[in-house]
Amino acid sequence: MDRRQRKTRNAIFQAFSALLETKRYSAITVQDIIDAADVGRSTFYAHFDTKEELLRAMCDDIFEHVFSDEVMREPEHDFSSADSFRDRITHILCHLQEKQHHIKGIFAGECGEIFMKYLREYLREVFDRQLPEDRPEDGAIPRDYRLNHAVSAFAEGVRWWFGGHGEYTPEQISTFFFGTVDC
Amino acid sequence: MDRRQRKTRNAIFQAFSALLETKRYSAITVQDIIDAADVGRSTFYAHFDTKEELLRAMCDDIFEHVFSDEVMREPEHDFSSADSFRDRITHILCHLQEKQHHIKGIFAGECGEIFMKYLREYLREVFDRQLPEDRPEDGAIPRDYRLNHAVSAFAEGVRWWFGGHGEYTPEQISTFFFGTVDC
DNA sequence: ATGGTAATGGACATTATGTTCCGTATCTGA
DNA sequence: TCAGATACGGAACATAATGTCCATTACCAT
Repeated sequence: MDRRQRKTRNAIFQAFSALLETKRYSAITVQDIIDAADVGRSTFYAHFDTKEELLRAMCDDIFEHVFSDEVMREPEHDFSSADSFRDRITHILCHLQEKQHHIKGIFAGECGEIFMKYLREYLREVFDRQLPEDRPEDGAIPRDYRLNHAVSAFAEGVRWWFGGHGEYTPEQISTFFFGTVDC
Repeated sequence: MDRRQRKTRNAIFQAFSALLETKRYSAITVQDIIDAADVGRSTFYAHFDTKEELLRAMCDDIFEHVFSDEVMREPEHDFSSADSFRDRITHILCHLQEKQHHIKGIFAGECGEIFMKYLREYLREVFDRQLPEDRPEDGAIPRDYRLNHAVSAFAEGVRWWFGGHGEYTPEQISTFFFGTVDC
């Protein structure tokens, strides 16, 4: 990737992130962004078609970092043991915490809902590997329901964490989750 | 309320609801709405300040119906017994199902996230009465975390239900939830 | 019925959007 | 080092949406 591209892309991310802490997402115009980033109008549109795509790109940037563990890529890892799954979850929480400065701005506004949607998509993959198959004692509860249940509860737990409960450590949040979830 | 007001308000709701099934929420303009509802521009703004407020009003309309049970209003009812709580939840699910035609349009678009937010607010009140106080065996898990966990899991369960799993009855969804949640 | 009240419709200025152009600055490969 | 390629900046543009204004009309209560 061209250094010039990286520079402007970064400037736009930076500006957008800063703007999100001062005003609502839908109130932010492309004009605001290019003013803050100090780039030309055409430059912005050369990088992103819309404001929504910019947000999507920022989220992807964050998730790329949070979920791109070597441990995740390697298929030989065994995620069926509860311990390694718990480690993985704690790991994700740690990475999220590292990026908290970027995330908090996103969560603050109404676009937190959009961030959550993407987060759930990524989490679903992780949880899908872990969730046990249907057992007789689960009765008629569909596996897909249980998967959705666990993913949603965890994702909203993250939002709860960032929304005024930042005093807890990733390990504690992990403990809260595994102490409450039933999967 | 003036009959004229009711009429226009209804026409706008109707038009907006219909539009939501054909295009994305953010792609819908005020112009689209007043064209479809066949009302004047100033009429729209006399009723709602923004498109967002219209959505909020529509959601409130729905929730007014879903949550306005006499059983909820009367404080003498005892929600501490698990059975009555389960009845209450099933009741809510039934009411949601009645309104499914309106809700499905909202869920379809990106404004589903906004609907979910309001839904969680209403649910939080209901769950708050039910969730037991912190018990020793819960260890250090904050009550607020458990509350958020249960509310989120249930709300997302509703979305799951409306998003392609409409074949289940309210009673079944209720069973799924109480079979999975741990509160 | 009638006067007051409030909804209505259409016109308006304002603002944001997304595109296009061209000159300039920067990068890359030979 | 040089030349071709690529990204940037700035300005101007047509288009479209926004929110406000005011005169008109329909409704409501007395």
